[in-house]
Amino acid sequence: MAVDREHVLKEAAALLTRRSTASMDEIARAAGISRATLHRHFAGRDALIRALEEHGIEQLAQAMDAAGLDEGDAAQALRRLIRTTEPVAGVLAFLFTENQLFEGGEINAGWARLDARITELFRRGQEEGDFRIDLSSAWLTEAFYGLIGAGAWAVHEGRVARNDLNHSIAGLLLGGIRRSMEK
Amino acid sequence: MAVDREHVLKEAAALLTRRSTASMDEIARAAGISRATLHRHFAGRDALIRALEEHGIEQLAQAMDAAGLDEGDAAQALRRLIRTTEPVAGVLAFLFTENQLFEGGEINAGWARLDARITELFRRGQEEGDFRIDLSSAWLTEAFYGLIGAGAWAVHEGRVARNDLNHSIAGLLLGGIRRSMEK
Amino acid sequence: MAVDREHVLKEAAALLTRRSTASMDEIARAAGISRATLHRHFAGRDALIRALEEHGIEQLAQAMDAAGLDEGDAAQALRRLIRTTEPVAGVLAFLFTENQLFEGGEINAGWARLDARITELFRRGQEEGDFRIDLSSAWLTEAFYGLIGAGAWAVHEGRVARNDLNHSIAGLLLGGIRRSMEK
Amino acid sequence: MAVDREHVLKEAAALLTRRSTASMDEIARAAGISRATLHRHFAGRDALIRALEEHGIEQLAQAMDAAGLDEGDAAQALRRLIRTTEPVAGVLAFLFTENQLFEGGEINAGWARLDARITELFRRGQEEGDFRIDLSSAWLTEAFYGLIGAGAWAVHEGRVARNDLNHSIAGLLLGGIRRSMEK
DNA sequence: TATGAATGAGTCTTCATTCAT
DNA sequence: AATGAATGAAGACTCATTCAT
Repeated sequence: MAVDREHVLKEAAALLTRRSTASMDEIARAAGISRATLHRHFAGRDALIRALEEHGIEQLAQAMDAAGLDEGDAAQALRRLIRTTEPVAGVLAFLFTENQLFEGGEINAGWARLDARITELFRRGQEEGDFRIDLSSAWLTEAFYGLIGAGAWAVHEGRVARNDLNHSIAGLLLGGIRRSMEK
Repeated sequence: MAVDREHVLKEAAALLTRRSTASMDEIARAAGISRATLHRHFAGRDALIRALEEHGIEQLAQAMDAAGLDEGDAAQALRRLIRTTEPVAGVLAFLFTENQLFEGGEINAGWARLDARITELFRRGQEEGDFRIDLSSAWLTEAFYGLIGAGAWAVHEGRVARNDLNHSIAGLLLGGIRRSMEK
Repeated sequence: MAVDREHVLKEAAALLTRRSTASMDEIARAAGISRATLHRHFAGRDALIRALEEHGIEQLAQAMDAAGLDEGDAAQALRRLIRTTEPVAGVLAFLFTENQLFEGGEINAGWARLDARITELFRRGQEEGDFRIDLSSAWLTEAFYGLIGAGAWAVHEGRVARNDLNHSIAGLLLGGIRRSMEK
Repeated sequence: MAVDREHVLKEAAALLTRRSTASMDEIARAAGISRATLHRHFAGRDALIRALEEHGIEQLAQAMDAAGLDEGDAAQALRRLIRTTEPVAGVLAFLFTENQLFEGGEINAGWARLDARITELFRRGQEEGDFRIDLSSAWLTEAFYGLIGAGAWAVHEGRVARNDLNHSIAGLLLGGIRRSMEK
């Protein structure tokens, strides 16, 4: 019964998304293996988190690829990005919280590349005249993550229907709250 | 040298905002007292977190009071709320993360009252025709928290200037990213 | 080097009999294992005491079985009981002291069953005309424990020779201090 | 409101008799004073226990004086001793348990003097031909304490009526369990 | 390779005791 | 003299990690 890393990672992500403080023991049990075996797969807790991070980065990268950020107008690309990113939202939220902890520790460079791609999308929208330019693309990127996280949480808490999520996030992010004539 | 609860709470909030896993020892040292004394003030770690929660709730309530949510048009009230809430953002972010942990435990009822006030503001805006009605006020409330948190983090990370924060949040929340005629 | 519960229990009993306040650390060292391992075997100090109690109950039950309480005349059965109980006396004394502490907590039902067996022995002796009937069997049971405990202590303190113990307890319990004709 | 030592000692004895592990805080509260004040009266926990010991010794000595151990025949003197000792039984039981803890520590010499008086009583009974001589007076002394303790406990647990106690102890101690002609 | 068993390190908590008012 | 406040020392407990089978 070869228990592959992939399986363990998936279970770990699912568990940690719910209980960010889950112990190695809980994680091992969730993955159906013993603590010792978990340690054979991942040198330690840190290593596991790092692996999860790599995994999350990869998933987010795939979501971006799937969204086709460079195609069509920026607003449409953003909508697609929101849709493809949604499934990863939980893990992302966990990893962000976790990253806060590595106070001094340098953050995985992978994030920077992903951030850059999103930032680039916002910049393109600004250059093409679709997006306002008084909000920095760096802030928009941060806000994007914030709303994705808030959305995942709202669904989890039953405050927003899963089917409404894309519209809720995209609608707010693109158009804001205020009612306006042309929309 | 009477060290009052207030002081300890403030220091604890400041520290936990940065390192959410800070030990009781670290907290005690940050407050300039011994571990034992910290335990004299707060029966245990849980009690401390609870107290912090009460404090956070109170601070947020004061922020709302100061904002005068019922006065003027809803958009202006929201702007004021963002401004008065900003100083509390860090603690709020910590408490939200922490609340996720109390899986089964019921959440302090105080939050519900505060949520209701914010939700009410959004509803008023919708009723007065200022805010769009295709986004539920519950979601808007959640999004509000998400952006406040994202903003605090962005400032902390140096991606947004503290002085730009209010405009960044309010601008995005009210108007969205998309450029439009009347703005 | 599998250290089984049995071994740990035996060492714990031996130590606690001497120093009823021994710390988990001392107990662990006495058993030749680390504190953490001790905690792996017994969830906590309470659990350890409970296990010790079960063990003590079992030992006393075996002592009773070995004594054959129902056979022969009651006085002889009592003599046998004293002899077979003696080795357990130390642990019993410790557990009694400990039980006093569980003020509110209900006492392990096992004791009641054992008490009943001893009480029954005294009652039999009374019914068969061997034991006096002006002393309740409940009191005789209590007195039995008291003398067993006093005996263990007297030996421990060097006031009574181990070889004299059975005679000392049985002689006193059965015949009392006063010299009498027929004895 | 001059809180005298006497009062504190009495309360401490009463409390410790019930909960032998009561903390200084509990003791202080039982005596109606603050922990700090308790420490002003007794240098520390040890000092308090020592004082309690002195007090217990004194009480037992008075009980012996009141019993008039040298008067009349030994059996009658013993009956009187049991009666006068009974009120002190609880504290004595506590102090014995406590003494077990001072493993190496030398035991208060006062006890020795009291033990000697009791032992002397038994010896007198043996010399006068009233008490059997096959049980050492040292053991009888120990047994006396054991039965006094068992009696206090039996009353506390509701297994023996307070009014029956003297008869129960004296009857068993003097005559034993076995029915005999001349009694 | 997989795991039950064992453990070192670190955290929380309590208690007796001291200090400053 | 009395006490609220503060603390050092010590114990219980948990967890990530290693070892031996």
